[in-house]
Amino acid sequence: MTKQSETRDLVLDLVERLDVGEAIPSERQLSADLGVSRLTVRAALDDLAREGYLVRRRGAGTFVSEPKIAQELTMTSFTDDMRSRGLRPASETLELRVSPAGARLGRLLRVSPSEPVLIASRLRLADGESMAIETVHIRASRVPGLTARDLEQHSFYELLDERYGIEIVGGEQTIEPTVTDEDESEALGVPLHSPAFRFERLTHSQAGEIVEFVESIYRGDRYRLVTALNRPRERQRARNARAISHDGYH
Amino acid sequence: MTKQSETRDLVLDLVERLDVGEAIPSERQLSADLGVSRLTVRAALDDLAREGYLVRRRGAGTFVSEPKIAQELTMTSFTDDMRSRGLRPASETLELRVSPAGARLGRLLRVSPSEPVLIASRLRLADGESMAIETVHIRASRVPGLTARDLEQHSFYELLDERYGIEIVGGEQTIEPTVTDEDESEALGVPLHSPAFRFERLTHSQAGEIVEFVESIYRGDRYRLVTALNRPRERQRARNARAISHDGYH
DNA sequence: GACGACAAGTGGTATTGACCACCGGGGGAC
DNA sequence: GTCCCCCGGTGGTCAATACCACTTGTCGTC
Repeated sequence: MTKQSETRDLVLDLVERLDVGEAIPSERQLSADLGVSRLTVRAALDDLAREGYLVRRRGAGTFVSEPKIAQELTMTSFTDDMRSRGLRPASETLELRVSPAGARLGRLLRVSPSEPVLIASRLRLADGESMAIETVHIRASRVPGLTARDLEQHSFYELLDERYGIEIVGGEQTIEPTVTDEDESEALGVPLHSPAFRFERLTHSQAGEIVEFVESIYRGDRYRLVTALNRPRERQRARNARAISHDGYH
Repeated sequence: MTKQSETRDLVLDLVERLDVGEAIPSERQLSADLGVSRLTVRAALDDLAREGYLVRRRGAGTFVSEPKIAQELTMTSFTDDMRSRGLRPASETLELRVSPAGARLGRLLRVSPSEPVLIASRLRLADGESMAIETVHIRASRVPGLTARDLEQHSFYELLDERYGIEIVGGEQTIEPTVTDEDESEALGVPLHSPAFRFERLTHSQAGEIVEFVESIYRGDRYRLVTALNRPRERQRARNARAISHDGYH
């Protein structure tokens, strides 16, 4: 839409056609070729550099960087996550029921404890083998007519978006280590008390409303998190800046 | 140093003195007050917005946002990590020895298998109670004269930087769930086979050299990861862009 | 042939000026 | 008194320009 995002996409196409380490045209060159200001080019390149596609070297040029590893955890669905790991995703519904939220779930979803909540538990498969158990909790009135068949044939987030007009834009996730209990072990086909991840995810829509609470158990022997680490930014501020200033910001 | 970073820090000071939801001065106002161009102000605010300190509302203003939760994993030391969680960090050296790297460690650190490597195992405490076991592996010639006392009195990363002139700028970390073995259970004071995180971290310096390999076992009952989730960016590019273009990027 | 100074080109920073879409409140119409 | 419109101010985008610090390759000197 904007020139900046157009530039970004054009450069991204270019990047994908070049090898790692190759230089892309200079900012001034791109600016002239694409008919946009250098500022616009820089903003686009800033974006791509921040996302790890490009590395800049002052005085030398801008180069295609090595394929990044996931820098931050994003709001990816199981389906997309597995595909990006080169695995074929599938799903089996273990349970699909509606029941009152109760105290804990009501608090998490910000609904009354008596509010009917849909609870859908699915076994997640990767390349035909069990990978995780995922249990979605969502206010039942948000997803009228949802069936087990729907869940097995579509990505839940796509369903929410396309059928129910709910677009998820963010969330918060806690991760802790655990071991599988009897039920989980049986469903996943692993020994009792196998190491596993427990994810708890609370997602919200554009309007800031809580949409769903998801609890997942991932097999520790098949799933690991890999992240890039960056050095945190330092403040670099004067130690006594606050003591000196007392009215405003100067 | 640069006006942009000065502006950033000044606004950050201001942000910390305001309440959540309050508006900061407009970009044009800040620009006039600080004597810098609006673009410079914008770049600084972009930074702070990206880091979660500010939220912008077009047509309305820029506001102090709710305290962010960690959006991405950063290269923080145990010391800083605990402090940010409001806990008092401490450390006990369990083992400090030098031995040949061997095949696996040599490959990880990119040194010869016969190269002497310093292996330092420390029990990490938070508020006086065990939190983790951290084992650092580093080429011995990088840190001549390092003692157990050093490790207990200083942050290892500070030592590397200040005494040995090695600055760590990034790394890669894998996280998996596990259970504690006999030794770990005894050192941590938890029951055998308690759930725990295993972190494996490989860090590198500015020059891109591998600096150290760190293996950590964190108590699952005391430590959890909390992250914000963002919706991944979409490409928004024409499906057949590559098919059409064949010479360059237009 | 080896070394070093120089120049061209690169990314990094900053300024000024302009227009747009959007939000919100105040003032007018009713 | 209530409603609605409009308009000032806000962030979002973009252009043209300038100077700096740095890299790198070349050309000259020795």
